[in-house]
This record gives sequence, structure tokens and C-alpha cells, in this order.
Amino acid sequence: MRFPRYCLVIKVSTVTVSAVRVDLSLMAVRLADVAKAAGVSQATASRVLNGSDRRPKEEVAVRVRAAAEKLGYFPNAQAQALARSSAGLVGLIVHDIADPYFSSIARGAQRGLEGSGKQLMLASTERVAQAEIEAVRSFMSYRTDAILLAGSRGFDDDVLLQKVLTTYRENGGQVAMIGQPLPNTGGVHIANAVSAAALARELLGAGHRRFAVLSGEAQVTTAVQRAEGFLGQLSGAEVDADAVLQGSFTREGGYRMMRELMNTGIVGPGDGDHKPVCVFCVNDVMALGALAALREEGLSVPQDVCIAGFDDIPTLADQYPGITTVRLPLEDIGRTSAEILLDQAGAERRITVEGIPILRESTRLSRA
Amino acid sequence: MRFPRYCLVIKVSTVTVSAVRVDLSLMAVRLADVAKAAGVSQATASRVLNGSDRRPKEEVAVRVRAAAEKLGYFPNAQAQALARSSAGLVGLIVHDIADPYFSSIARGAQRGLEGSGKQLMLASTERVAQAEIEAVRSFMSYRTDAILLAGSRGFDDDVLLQKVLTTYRENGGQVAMIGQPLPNTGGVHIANAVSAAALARELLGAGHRRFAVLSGEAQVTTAVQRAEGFLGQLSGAEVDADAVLQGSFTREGGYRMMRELMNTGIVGPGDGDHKPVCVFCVNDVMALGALAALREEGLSVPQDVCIAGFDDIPTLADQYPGITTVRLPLEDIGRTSAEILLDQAGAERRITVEGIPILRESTRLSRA
DNA sequence: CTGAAAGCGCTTACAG
DNA sequence: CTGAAAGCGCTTACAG
Repeated sequence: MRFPRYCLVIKVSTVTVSAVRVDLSLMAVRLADVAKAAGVSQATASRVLNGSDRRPKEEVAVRVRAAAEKLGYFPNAQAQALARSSAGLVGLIVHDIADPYFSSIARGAQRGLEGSGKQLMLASTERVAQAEIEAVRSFMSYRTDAILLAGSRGFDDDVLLQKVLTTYRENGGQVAMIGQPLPNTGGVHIANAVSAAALARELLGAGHRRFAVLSGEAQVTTAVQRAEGFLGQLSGAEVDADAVLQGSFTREGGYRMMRELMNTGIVGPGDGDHKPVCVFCVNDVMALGALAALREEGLSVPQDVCIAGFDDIPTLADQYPGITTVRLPLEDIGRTSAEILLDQAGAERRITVEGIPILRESTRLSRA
Repeated sequence: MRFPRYCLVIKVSTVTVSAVRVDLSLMAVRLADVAKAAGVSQATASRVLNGSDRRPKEEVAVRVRAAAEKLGYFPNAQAQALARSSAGLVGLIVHDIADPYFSSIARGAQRGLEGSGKQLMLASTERVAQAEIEAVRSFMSYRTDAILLAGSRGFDDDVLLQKVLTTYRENGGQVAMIGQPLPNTGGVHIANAVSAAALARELLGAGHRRFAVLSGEAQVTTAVQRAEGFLGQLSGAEVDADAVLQGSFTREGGYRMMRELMNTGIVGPGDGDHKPVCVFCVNDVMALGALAALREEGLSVPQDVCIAGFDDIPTLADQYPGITTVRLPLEDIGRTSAEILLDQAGAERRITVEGIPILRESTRLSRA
């Protein structure tokens, strides 16, 4: 948005004559214009309009507000940011805004910011580590008051990421992580291992004895923790998984690994004698991909194969049969982390949330 | 992010001694610091670092870049915005970022901005007209270069919204609409009526003769246009819809209206003699809600009832049976509208996209 | 090619 | 309570 510099404000209004619109406004109204119109100093106008501990006399305030209203004054947030050394901005970094996991969190974050006067800047990094770091840099340039980082990250990226975040914090920026925590960083931590273990316990309790696990890349901490938590619980019950695969932490990854499970014969049409294998996918999106592979082969859930995910993304509400998962209060998580950031004192506050296993049709055993 | 004002930069670095980290950096590095370190004027440093038509000598440039790198300089985007009268920001306003329709568009918009150096500001308005206007005001304050408005809006809100957008444009801001166009506004226009008519044509061609339409609020232009386009095509074929309901343009709305359809007996278990009713929901989310209602009553799709939506949100890929819909290239739409904004000359450019009917299982007729 | 200086639109000690 | 003035960190004519 470009505002010409040297010109007088004639009048801010639009005159419509038939189909012809004559535009009379030439530039944005500045605080100085409002002050002049109200017959006060710029300092006073600022105090009336944009908040201050000093409260001008009500009579003056009324005049200023009237002038601002009449001229259509909008404070220039950039100038305010510069003068105040605070931009009123919060940056949110997600892997993919089109992924329901992240868009739910984003919605929560947006809600958490409501009424705070802060605006959200969004960066969707497409899971590229470099893009994530670029996003942090950009947010630093914009002097965002805080940065919210959502999603699991790998060990390797951490060095660079941490370095830049450290710089950010040294300059007074706040950081909150969602999901996987980074050292010295507050936010909402998801108890992946424990929650996955709870799911395994429920599944065992429901009578399952045959399992497979579809996990994500070895560097994706979240994937690893979920898989390990799940497997740990199994071995505690003296149960071994038939297979543990490792692939991409995405829908496509779930699809491919399930295909592999079918190719190797670990998963196939039920013979009525054995219990179906219960396949734990370390996130819901992967479970959806796995399901697509099963459907292509005409295998039915839960008769031939049982399936479980993790996250309880909103998409699952429309799945039929219902898919067993671990419920995470995604929107709340987003909201809470925004609130943590807003709460100055809570800079280092860290909250841990445990997921709740939800057993649905997809893991229902027909025979005891 | 708060930067203390009166202090010297000692050194920007982090010394790690075993587990103890000693923080030596005290404030953000300014351009003046870099200039001094490199032994040049601030003007020269600016030209080297932040772009300009004037190109300083390479030897000097090298020195400046080295100093910037060494000190860890980050340009202050707010100051740049103030000096340049351009913030490098694009505002995106959606109804609900957690809705796949909007999050797909958001992803596209983000991609369209990639490499342009522009950052995205996001506002999710929860379908509250007032929030939408507030978002525009806020974006105006931040002097965003452009605003992208996604989603259908009602007639009533338009007056206020248009007024504020007009002010915005008068100050040089660009505006693009996605979906429903506003007068004098460029962007990506969705040909709702035509596309819905095309769907009706396909459905008729597939042998359907009994229809019901679940539409959105009367003020939601998109809903009205889709319903009318669909019905218009039917009457052209001398077919009357059994029912046309009007409710909320949401998943919940679809659910309720389908319940009503069942209560009034318009939709029910197939008797094998009649063709099932084909229910057209004016968007996919509504179709999903309608489907949920059908499942609760144990009705099957497409045997008892056929169903069709509109949008082809990514969620549909995981529906089984597949749901007939009208495909909109959501991500492309977002990307294109961002590109339109980036293209200065194209301020008033308007692109129209037609949806493509995709017939899937949910409308398959078993008998010819 | 390079630098001194004004200006972007605000806020906020500091005086009055 | 109110105002004059300096300052926030940049960019960019304007001279040299």
C-alpha cells in the first residue's frame, strides 16, 4: 500500500455520479491531520486515540474522536510498532495449513488471540526445514512479539532452528512450541509416548493380540515417540508386533506402508480363524492413507484388518466406519499456546497434554 | 518484541561453556551498527543490504555483507515499511481456517506468495460480518499491500464492507475476492450457477429423475446461485425438485435439513420400485453433514438415497463411498488470486473458474 | 559511486 | 492536563 508523501488532504470521501466515481481522497489521514482538525497537539491526539496512561480531559477527547471519525483516521501500525518497539504481531508457523491437524491448531490460536489486539502472521512451510527457519527470520524482521511453532521437527534441523530462536529470545521475543518441545522453550507439549501406550492398553483390553505399527521418519520425534510408546506397552503385555514399518509421516506414507503390509502378506483377507491384525498408524492422516490402500484391495475394516490412528482430526468425524484414535484437543491446544504467549509472566510455561484413546468401529472385534 | 533503546551492542554471539550459556547480546543490531562496523555510511549499507537501483562497489559491498553477517543484522521490517510506504504484507480473510475449503485456499495463497517476499497476515472471522470488517480495518492499519477476501458473503454486509474496502483502495490498497465477487473488485470468480447446472445435467444424463436441494441462507449468494443453477437446469428438462430446503451453509445445516427430509418422508428406505431421491447439497461440508444424518438412520448411499455436494474439498478423497461433487481447483484458486495481487497491472483483473462435475459412487443408480 | 540529511507516522519522557 | 521535541530504524532524493 503506497501513500504519496507530498500532498494535501482535500477530503476523504467518494462522490458517486451515476456510474462515474470521482475519487477525491489523495492519501491516508495522519495523526497530525486529526490533531490539527481538533485543534490540539499531536501528543494529545495520540493519547486520546491510541491509549496511554495520561488521560486528556473528556471535552478534548470528544473533539479528537470526532475529528478522527470525520477524517476516517486509521493509525499506522508500522509507525506505532516503530515508536513502541512492539508490533502487536504473533507469528504462527505450521507445516501445512491445509492439513486438518494444523488448521485446527491455527483456528485455536486465532481464537486465543481474539480481543488481545494482536494479529496473526502465518507461514506454512510445506515441511521444509529451511522454510521454517526462513519464516522465523521473517518474523524476526517484522518484530513479531511472539512465535508459535507447531508440528514435530527432526533432530537435525534443531541446531539451526534453535540458534535463530535463541537470537529471537535474546531480543525479547517469546516462543512457544506445540507438540514436540525444544529445550528451554515453553508451550504445549503432547505426551506422545504415554498416550500411545494408553491406546495400546485399550486395544489389548479389547482383545487384540496381533499388531503392526506404521511409523514416520526416524528423525520425526513425534512419530518415534508414538511408535515406541505403543510398542513398549505391547511388550509389557508380552506381545510382539508382527511388523513395524517406517515411512513418511503423511497420508501418502500411510498408503505406501499399508501396501507393503499387504504385499508381504502380513495383512490380508480374514480367514475367520485368526483375529485380524490391528494396524496402528502414528497419525490420523496416515491412517486415512492406509485405509485408501485397503479399500483398493477390497479388504474390509474391521473384519479383515483393524486400524487405529492418532490425533482425532476433525476429518475423522465423517469416516464410516469410525476410526479408532487418540484424541487430542487440537483447537484447545492452539488456543492455550496463544494464551501462554499473551501471558507475559508465562514465558517459560509449559503445559503437557495427554491424548485420550477413543475406540471406534475400526478396531471392533467380532469374536471374543 | 521489545528492544531497549539506549545501550551499546557489545557483541552478538553466544558462548557455550559446558552446560552454561553466557548471553552477550543485548539488543537488536541496527543498520547504523553495520555501517559503522564496515566503515561506510548508513545509506551505503542500506543500498547493499536491502536492495536499491544504486549498486555500491563490489569491494564495499563485500565489507558490508561481512559486517552484517558477523553482527547478525536483521532489517526492521516496520521501519522499512514506514520508510518505503509499503509493508510487504498481504492480508487473507477467511470464514474459518479449519474448514478444508478455506484452508486449501489459504495454502494456495501462501504458495502464490512464495518468493515474492510478501508475508501473509491471516484473519479467520468465524462467519461474523463484523469480524470481517474489523479484519479489513486491522489490515489497513498494518498497511498491507493487498487484501484477499475468501468466501461468500451476504448482501447486507456488503454495504459496510464495500465502504471500508473502497477507502482501502483509495489509499492504493489492492483487493481480490475469491468466490463471490464484489462490484469493482478483481479476483477469482466462481461460476456457481453454471457449474451447478452442469452437475444437474450430468445427473439427469445418468438417469436421475427425483431430486431434492439443500441450500444455504438466502443472503449467501453462493448458496443461492448454486441452488438456482441446479434447479434451472432441472426445469429445462421438465423435472421438478421434490423439495428445496433452506438452512445453514454449514455441516450442521446439511445435517438438519437431511433430518427434515427424512421426517417428512421425502427421503427414506428404498422400496426397490422407485429410483432413490438424489439430494444436492450446495457444498461438500453440508453433504457430509447430510450423510451423517443418513447413517444415523441406517439409510444407505446410494441404494436408499443419492447425494451430491459442491467444491471437492480434499476431505472427500477419504470418503467411502465416493461422493459426487463439482470440482473446484481450490489450491489453484488461492494461488491465482495471490498472483493477481502481485501483478500490479492486474489490479482489476478478474478470472472466472467453472467447476467440473465429478460423478462418484454416491449417485450411482443400480437399475437403468 | 558515496554520504549527509530529511522524512515516513507514530509515542513518550520531559517541561510547563 | 497539554505541548514541543526527540527518537524508533529505515529509505531516498539531493549534492558532491
